Amino acid sequence: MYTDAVEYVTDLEQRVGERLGARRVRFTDTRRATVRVLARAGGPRTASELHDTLRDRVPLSSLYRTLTVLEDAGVLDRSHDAQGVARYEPAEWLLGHHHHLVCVECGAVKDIQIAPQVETEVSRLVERIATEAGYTATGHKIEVEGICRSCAR
Amino acid sequence: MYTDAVEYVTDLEQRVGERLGARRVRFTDTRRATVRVLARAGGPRTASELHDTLRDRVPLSSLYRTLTVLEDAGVLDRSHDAQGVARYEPAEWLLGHHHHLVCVECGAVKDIQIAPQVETEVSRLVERIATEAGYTATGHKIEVEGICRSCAR
DNA sequence: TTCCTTGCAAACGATTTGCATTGGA
DNA sequence: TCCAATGCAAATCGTTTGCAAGGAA
Repeated sequence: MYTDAVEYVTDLEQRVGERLGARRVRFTDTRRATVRVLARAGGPRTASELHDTLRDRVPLSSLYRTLTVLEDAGVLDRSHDAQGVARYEPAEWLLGHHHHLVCVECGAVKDIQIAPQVETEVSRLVERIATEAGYTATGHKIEVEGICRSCAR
Repeated sequence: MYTDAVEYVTDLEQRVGERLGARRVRFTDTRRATVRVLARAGGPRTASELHDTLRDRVPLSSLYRTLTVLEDAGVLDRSHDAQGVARYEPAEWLLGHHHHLVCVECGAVKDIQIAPQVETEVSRLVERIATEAGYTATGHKIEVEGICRSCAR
């Protein structure tokens, strides 16, 4: 059984729509376009990168507002790259648990999956470490650093 | 055998001094004070937090320049917190390989160690993942997220 | 009508930089 | 003496916000 990208994205949009509906947040064209671009991106994107893609359609300030609304609604996750610039991607409940592979040269970020057994072990470990430090563990992030193909040559 | 904190810090400062000397970068009072504060901090600190500590001694702009010089010299590592604000700490070759425990409520960051056997496994895994994605692995970061004691109550 | 959303411009906060001055080797 | 380091003020850059206009319910 094979789920192609388009169908996957459609399903994702539908789930986003449901969540927004439940929260009385409108799923406007701009919001939909933003989610769609991010769903296809394969890694977190900056506001400026999104602005390049959505070009004339959306002024930067509106894009920022869109991103904030979607983040507050739990639709997007925000992280920060090596330069401290915000990067957005569909939230974990939409994309599934995953991590980031970062090129230390050019900063490109790509989503990656990690073997479930290792995830399990990391979770267990993380739990213990947090407890020892007096924290209640709520999650973890693994960032793999490397040099991508184009920077390597 | 027990190495106390002061001696440890002194040793760290000495190693920093050697590195800076080799690179013809002066180890001025401000730079020394900055390294000293960070060596004792137990986690990465923002420029503003450092400025609070070094108060009158150093204007913010000079502190930023100091941080940049030390980072360029490989003495400090820079990361970014959940708000995207830069945080500095002594580089890995000074502090040893470690990770961060972050409070998702207040943003406090604390250094943590991870069991060597898990580190080994993670490194191996990371290596493989990077290779599969066409990257050359250069390192990794694990960030443990939790709620600290004071935010929990 | 009543909110929510959008655009534009101005404001913000973190960080950087130009320039004149100071300080060390 | 001479280049590096510093202080201050102004500039930058990513991001946020006030306010008036446009749209959907």
